[in-house]
Amino acid sequence: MAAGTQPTTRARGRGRPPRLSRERILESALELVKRDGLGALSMRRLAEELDAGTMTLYGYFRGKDELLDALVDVSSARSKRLRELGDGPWRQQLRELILAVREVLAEHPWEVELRMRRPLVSPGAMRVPEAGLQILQAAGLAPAEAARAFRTLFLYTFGFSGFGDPDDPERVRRETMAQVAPLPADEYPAVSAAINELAATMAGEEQFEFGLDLLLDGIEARLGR
Amino acid sequence: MAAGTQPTTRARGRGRPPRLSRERILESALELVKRDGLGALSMRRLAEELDAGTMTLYGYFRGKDELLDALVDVSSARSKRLRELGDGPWRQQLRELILAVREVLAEHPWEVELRMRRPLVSPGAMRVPEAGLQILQAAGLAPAEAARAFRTLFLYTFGFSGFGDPDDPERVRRETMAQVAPLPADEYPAVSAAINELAATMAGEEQFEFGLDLLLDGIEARLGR
DNA sequence: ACCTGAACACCGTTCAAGT
DNA sequence: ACCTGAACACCGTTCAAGT
Repeated sequence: MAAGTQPTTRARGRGRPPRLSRERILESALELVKRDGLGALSMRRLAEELDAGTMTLYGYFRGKDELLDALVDVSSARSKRLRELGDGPWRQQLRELILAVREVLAEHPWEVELRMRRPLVSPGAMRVPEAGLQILQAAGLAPAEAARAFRTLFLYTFGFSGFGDPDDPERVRRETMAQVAPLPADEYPAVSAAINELAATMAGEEQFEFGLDLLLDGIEARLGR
Repeated sequence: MAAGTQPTTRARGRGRPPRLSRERILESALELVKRDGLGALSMRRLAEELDAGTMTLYGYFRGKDELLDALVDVSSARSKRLRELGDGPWRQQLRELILAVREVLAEHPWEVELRMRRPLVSPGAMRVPEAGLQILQAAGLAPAEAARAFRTLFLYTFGFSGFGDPDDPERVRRETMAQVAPLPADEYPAVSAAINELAATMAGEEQFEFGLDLLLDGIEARLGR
């Protein structure tokens, strides 16, 4: 929200008041991305949607990268407030936290690619790790282990979401089966015998929750030591 | 390797023999991507590198997407042959398999983005799941559980690799610390107290192995039931 | 103080040729 | 049979102005 070059909103002194604002631009960008995908977001098209010259945007953002960073930022900030952490058992608290993260990424799949390209560490983005660390430390893990365990959950969630096809999970499964079916059974015995089971893992929240529970099992096993 | 439109290599009948081949084009593309990154790979630049007109490439590939698919395919196929699965304990076998996958992605980070964009199910790509399923079923998991567990390992590996910065892990850690340090300690107590531990999770193979071992612990816990 | 068109250096791909 | 330039519809961004 800082940076020197953009027009001031409260125009001190006189001169025309700005027609646009970072907020209004980001609003429009968010809408555009939601409607037509990340690939459709260009400076030119965004400006057109705002009835402005392309170069006007450069008065508010240094360039497209800065705009994209800000976009991730507002999108995360606006996401449904994380449910208050109840004081249930650590496992249930952590499970709900990660499911909330997953929910956000399912709703804004474009965030995955963007955040992998340029990892975000804005204050807002740190609320989730903060909550995760608190839960894991309260459960009994040392800080270093808690940090690594949380990071693992985080990476799994992004990995899943990066492959996730929100449009049509059923299609993904059908395509997988179609591509696995012709494989020679003697070279691929396990895969051939488990086509349906394999296809079922390619999309859908059941798979996400399986992996999440597997990780929670792993953490639980370490606590028991 | 099929598809109708490209020039035949063994030019049956007469006519000029083709100057290029899918193989030679992919070779050049691989080199270009390795040298300058995925963003630098354009049809125009690739053609120039091959001393050919841009449109010549369209005689060999229907378009850029098909070229990218083929690129992932040859790159995976060429990867160091997966170590023969010894007949050690399942945990060690699976660990080595996943580490081999990670090694490939660390060497070809651009594969992560491409494979997330268009999941690949070529015969070659199925060798890894085949091995994974075999190990997990031999260890005692039912097919459905084995498939889901393998998928979890796979997704975690891609998630890690998507965030992985092969250039300079140390820089990533320093940047994380710089961005976390100014956070108010009363709002972010756990994060503030564990800055170093948190930064350590942001890059590096130790973090990858921690997560991998955590998942293996989870699997082991399920086998014990 | 704020906005913007023209221009530059790029894209992928269609079309209609050239040899 | 194989190759390719021109053209079209796009990009992000710099520069030099316009009000």
